[in-house]
Amino acid sequence: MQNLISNLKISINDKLYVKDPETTELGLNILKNSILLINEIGFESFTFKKLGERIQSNESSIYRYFENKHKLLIYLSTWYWSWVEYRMIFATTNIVDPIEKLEKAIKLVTENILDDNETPHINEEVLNRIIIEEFTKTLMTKEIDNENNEGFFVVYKRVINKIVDFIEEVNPNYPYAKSLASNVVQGSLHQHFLKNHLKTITNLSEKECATDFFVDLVKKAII
Amino acid sequence: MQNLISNLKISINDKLYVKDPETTELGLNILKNSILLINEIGFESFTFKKLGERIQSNESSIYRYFENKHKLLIYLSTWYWSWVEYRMIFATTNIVDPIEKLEKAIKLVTENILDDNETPHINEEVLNRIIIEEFTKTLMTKEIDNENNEGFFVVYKRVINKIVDFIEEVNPNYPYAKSLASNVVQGSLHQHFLKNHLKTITNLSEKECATDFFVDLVKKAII
DNA sequence: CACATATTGATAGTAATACTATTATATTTG
DNA sequence: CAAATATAATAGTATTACTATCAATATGTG
Repeated sequence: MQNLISNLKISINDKLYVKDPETTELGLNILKNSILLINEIGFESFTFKKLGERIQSNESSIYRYFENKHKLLIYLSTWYWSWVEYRMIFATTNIVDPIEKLEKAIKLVTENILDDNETPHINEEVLNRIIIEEFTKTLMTKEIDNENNEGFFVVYKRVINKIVDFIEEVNPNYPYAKSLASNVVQGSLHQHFLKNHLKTITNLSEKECATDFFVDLVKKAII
Repeated sequence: MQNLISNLKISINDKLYVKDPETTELGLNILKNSILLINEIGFESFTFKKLGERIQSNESSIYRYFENKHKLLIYLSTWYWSWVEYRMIFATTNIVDPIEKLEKAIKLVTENILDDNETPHINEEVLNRIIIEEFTKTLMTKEIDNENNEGFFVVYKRVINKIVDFIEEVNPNYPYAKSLASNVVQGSLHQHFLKNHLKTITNLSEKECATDFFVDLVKKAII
């Protein structure tokens, strides 16, 4: 598994960048440090100027890779969901029992994420934190319908539809498979957010993940 | 019910405004038109300058009511959740059967909202659209912990905790009452968002509401 | 090795945003 | 009628989100 993952080149919709950041030192540096900086100061305060200062490069050089910080965030999200998708395919392919397969898939989108050390320029643990805190902002803009048409969210939707397939394998008659799957994926991010900030409205404790809650919920809903 | 609602003065944390907008013509105008304008152009593009032009007033006058547009959005959200809370209390007080009561509460946070014509300066239908598209932005900032300490989100949490109480009345042994309740409230907003923009990952159709899905989900989870 | 090309860095400049401050004017109230 | 209050108008600042230009450097090719 280690080798397979390290050989994985995650390919991303080329409308999301001006110049492919994975092809140069500077590009990889932009990816690595944008994740760290967004995590530190939050997406609203994050600017290309600050990122330039941090990596000892220039604002104008960063603009040669990404049109704006919004596209960069969608790029990072797409990278994240591709990574999740890859791990989901890998973790479920050899499982025969549909329930076990579904459980595994839910586990993957609800568990706590640790850096896997396979991609030196992407710290998955920190990226996961960004996804928890910032991902909805990539969706909730007036541009969503155009951007959706351009395919900016296909990977995210593919992850959800994979879970839809697993749900339907367990129970083809459950009438809300899509809503349930999108609820698990998005709801899990939200439960992690709540455990970090609004602890009184979640049952998750500090280091806990959302797996138990969602596995229980999905099983009761469809079995 | 009509009369009771029209007599209701929704009172809002006074740290959210500089000067209470409900006390003057201009203030009411700011509330009314900020809702309409945010709905039209989205929260990112919304500025006090544009709002001033729309209501034939001045940017600087609006700043005398609200420190910035972020606080205004929290104000509007608080108004919304107070309105939901009020309707929830009203709709559930005389119900004896715990299951029926819970169902009623879920219905209130998942149904489609229509303007109730009781508050001339607030169009609830449009406000609900703003909550669907923009509410998470009030939470997902680097200020959340400070703002939470200042009590900016108490009403939202109270609505969720009301549902927690109803869940526990039905089944005091269900271990995830808080997560389930927050999942219903936030997840319902998200399903409405998806039916408007990412239709392929929700079962809700254009005019449908999220009630059936969530009532079914909660019942199966706890009964 | 020389030349062409691509890449990055540095600087400057623009329009818009998110405010703050000041002053003038209109309205209310005691 | 005077004083206080609310609003409008104008100007000004720092920051953001870019775009454009040009110089410096590195790389590849013939």
